[in-house]
Amino acid sequence: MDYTSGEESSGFSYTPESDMSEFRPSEIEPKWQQYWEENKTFKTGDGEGKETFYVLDMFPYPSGAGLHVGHVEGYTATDIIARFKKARGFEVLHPMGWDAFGLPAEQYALKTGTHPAVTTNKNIETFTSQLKALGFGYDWDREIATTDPEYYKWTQWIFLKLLERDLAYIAEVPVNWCPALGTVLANEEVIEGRSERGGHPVVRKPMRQWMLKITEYADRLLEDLELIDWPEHLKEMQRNWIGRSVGAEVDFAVDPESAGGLDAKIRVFTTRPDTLFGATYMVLAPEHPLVDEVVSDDQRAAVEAYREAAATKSELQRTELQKEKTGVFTGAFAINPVNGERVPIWIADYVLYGYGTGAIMAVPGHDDRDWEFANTFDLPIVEVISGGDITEAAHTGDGTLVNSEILDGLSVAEAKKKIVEWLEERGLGKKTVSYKLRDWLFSRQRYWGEPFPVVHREDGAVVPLPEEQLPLTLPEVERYEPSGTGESPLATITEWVETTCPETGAPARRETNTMPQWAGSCWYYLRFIDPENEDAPVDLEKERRWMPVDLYVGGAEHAVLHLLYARFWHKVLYDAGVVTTKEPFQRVVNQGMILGVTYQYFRTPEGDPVCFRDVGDRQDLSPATVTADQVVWKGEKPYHGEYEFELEEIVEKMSKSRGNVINPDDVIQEYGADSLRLYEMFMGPLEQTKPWDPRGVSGVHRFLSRVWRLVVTDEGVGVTDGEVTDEVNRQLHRTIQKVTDDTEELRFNTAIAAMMEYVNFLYKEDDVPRGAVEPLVLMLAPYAPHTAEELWERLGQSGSVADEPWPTYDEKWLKDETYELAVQVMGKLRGTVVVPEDAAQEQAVQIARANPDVERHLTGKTIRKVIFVPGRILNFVAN
RNA sequence: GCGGAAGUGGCGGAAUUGGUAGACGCGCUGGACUAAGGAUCCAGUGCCCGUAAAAGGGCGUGGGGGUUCGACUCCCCCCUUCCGCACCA
Repeated sequence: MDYTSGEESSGFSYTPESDMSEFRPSEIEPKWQQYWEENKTFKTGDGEGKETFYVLDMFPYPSGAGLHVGHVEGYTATDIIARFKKARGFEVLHPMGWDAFGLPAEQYALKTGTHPAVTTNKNIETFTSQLKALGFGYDWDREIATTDPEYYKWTQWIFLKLLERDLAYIAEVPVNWCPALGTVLANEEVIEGRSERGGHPVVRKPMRQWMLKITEYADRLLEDLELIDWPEHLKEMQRNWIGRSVGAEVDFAVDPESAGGLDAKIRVFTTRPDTLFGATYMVLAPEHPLVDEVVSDDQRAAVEAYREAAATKSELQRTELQKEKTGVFTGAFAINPVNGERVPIWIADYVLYGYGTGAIMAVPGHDDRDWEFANTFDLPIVEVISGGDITEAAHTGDGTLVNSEILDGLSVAEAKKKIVEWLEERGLGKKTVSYKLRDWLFSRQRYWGEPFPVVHREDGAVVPLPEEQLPLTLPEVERYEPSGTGESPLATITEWVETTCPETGAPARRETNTMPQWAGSCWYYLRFIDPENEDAPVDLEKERRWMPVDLYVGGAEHAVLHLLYARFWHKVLYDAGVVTTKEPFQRVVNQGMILGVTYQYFRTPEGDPVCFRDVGDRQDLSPATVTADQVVWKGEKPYHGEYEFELEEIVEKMSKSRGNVINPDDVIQEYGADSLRLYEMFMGPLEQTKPWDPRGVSGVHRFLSRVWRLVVTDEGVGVTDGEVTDEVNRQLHRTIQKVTDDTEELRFNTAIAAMMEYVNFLYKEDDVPRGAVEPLVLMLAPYAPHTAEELWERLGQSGSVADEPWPTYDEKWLKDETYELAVQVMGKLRGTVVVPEDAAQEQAVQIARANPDVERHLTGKTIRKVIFVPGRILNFVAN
């Protein structure tokens, strides 16, 4: 790491002759990083016979942009916990690795011809040195990369398990085809009809794809959320994603007379079987296979046109047109099974083929969407639940059933139960559960991913490779372009693709799709436990010892997909006997986003600057910004250096285009890694979104300097060997308690505040004994490890502070002989008095009334009641 | 629209079971040291009234009600912001 001298930095001044007494992070940080590396300070044992703690970061994709401050936030949090737990006697597993397959390296290869592996390795190197410069205590001997054949061998092995358990299959499915990227994308990678990465248009196109039956695990993924300690919003997002809803499937017979004698049934899914008597028409999704069969000759042309239009509509267009309901009558009718009514069959794209049965019964009186549709096309609306005005809007709430023969008079809940029984008795329908969750589209038409360990025989059979043939490695290719037909670049490597069946020896072709990036991250937490194992993804005994992950910290962007996919794989591995735990991540915490700050003014079309305060109603101005380093502060207000007017502070997501990105390397260079770590933890609660205050780092840097000078003076070590006074002990032990509890609960900001208070207190003391400072250094060690190590050494201690036990507090110092009691009159604070620790009400009242401020408010009043909460409050109720 | 989280000084935030609102830090003001201070140390800093200065007093945790001796905290209604989902039958 390249540190500059302090010449033009404000953090610390540099004198050419090394002055041993100055706090100089640029010198001590590399020193201790080297020490930890050489001494393998953070090497993790196998955990046998010790209480284990597994703390995990969401491993990064090693992008070319390097580490950003968001990474630093989460990684610092886990590093503090790892060091803290180690000091508390746990065997701690705190590993790091690389989610290294992925599109950017492949895109770069397309442009430059550089092999993705080369780019990836280069980026990994950069990330590694950045992480080391931050002083994170990882066990680097366990480093893994998903792109390493020794790693993806086991990713492929797990895929074979999925195949074996009939959880992987090939289907011809309409996929999100992105012409610009030359690949299909998962639903989750498509945002409003455009690719998540790059924002390219996406169209629907049927292709042969690998799918994983995650839907088979839907109920368990839902239920087992109860077993884990995750933030509620995260669980809720997973629940919504799974989208379980209970309802009924009901068969409507097609009226043969209306459909050329066709004898068919249309099965619908509904969560409101109670409204069956109010079903006045049906709707099929445009893609529904029965459409072709039921459509009447005179409607055929219109239906075909509508289907065509729906098929070529991108998702974006479909959502854009949401407001207006569209559809076409098929010419056919169906029979409502409960009352024999003939109802028209329509097609409309507001019914999704992929959800439920792809067909609905429409109850316009009691469903908003059906109501809108019925109004647009003048279809009848019947009230079957009283309590609303169906001429105005659909009544979707509770009420009493009407116009429903056998259900009349019942409540919604009662009617649901009764009608389902009625349908089941007659074989017309049954209770059903439906999910929003779909099977997981698991193949990508890319080069830089795990190859599927299967071959396709000419007779159509899909044959898995035997375990001994793993890993199936990626071949070298000349070009990284997709083949154009939607196949991956692998399809062009004939000598790789053409192979033989491992079972019969017959000619066969390899699968040319590769796995999505999610695959490698679905199980990496297991490999960290046993990274060298050649016989299994993880040793069962070791897995039992370490799993589940005790604390998993990462960004909220993985709230659904990564965490859901990993949970799914883990459950499959559990069923296969590969792991002993039902859930992989006992506790998950999302670190909040760190926002950037810019300062805004405006410009006229001619380019003249305008202060934000003078904008008024003007519409012709365009915003312009400057970054923090160009701002001149006049008191509390930011001013433009050149134009000399006030600027408006804008807080938003960091992005290159806004120029508000804070680069961790720059902060390290100016203040050191410890200050960066400490600042990010001090900004606010870990999970909260918070803005980066460019001036904030100096505050924590000042604090570290103050700690430094407590120990290091021009004359050498500044601490005395004297006795620790009672008062200092009380402050010290209170601080230990606070820092211990807060660190345990991830309340790093208040833990740091407590240490600051303690340091402020010590500064007021005439001399500072060693016994008052050494525990402070130990508490500081997880937060600012380099500074702590150096101070520990200068205090004359040997070895690493990381190997020292955490300080403990003694209850006896937490209590004083007296305390300050707040005294209220009628609930208003009128003064505080000092009372003995064990003062009873009588004594407290006596002392309080001796206080003139209190007594003044009591004169002329009768005390009606006295409320005394020892240690807390004394309140006189008087009038 | 549905779901989740959150609204506290000039700013980031603290107050863990209802008990002294504003810890700690930034910023700001004043002082000390100094050749100098953008270093360091010390003190002050919610708002309003009041005073020469004090002493005092009032108001105050998005808004409005309520429960309580006492509410940032609990209950009801409303407003705002952020995040996620979004024709899921």
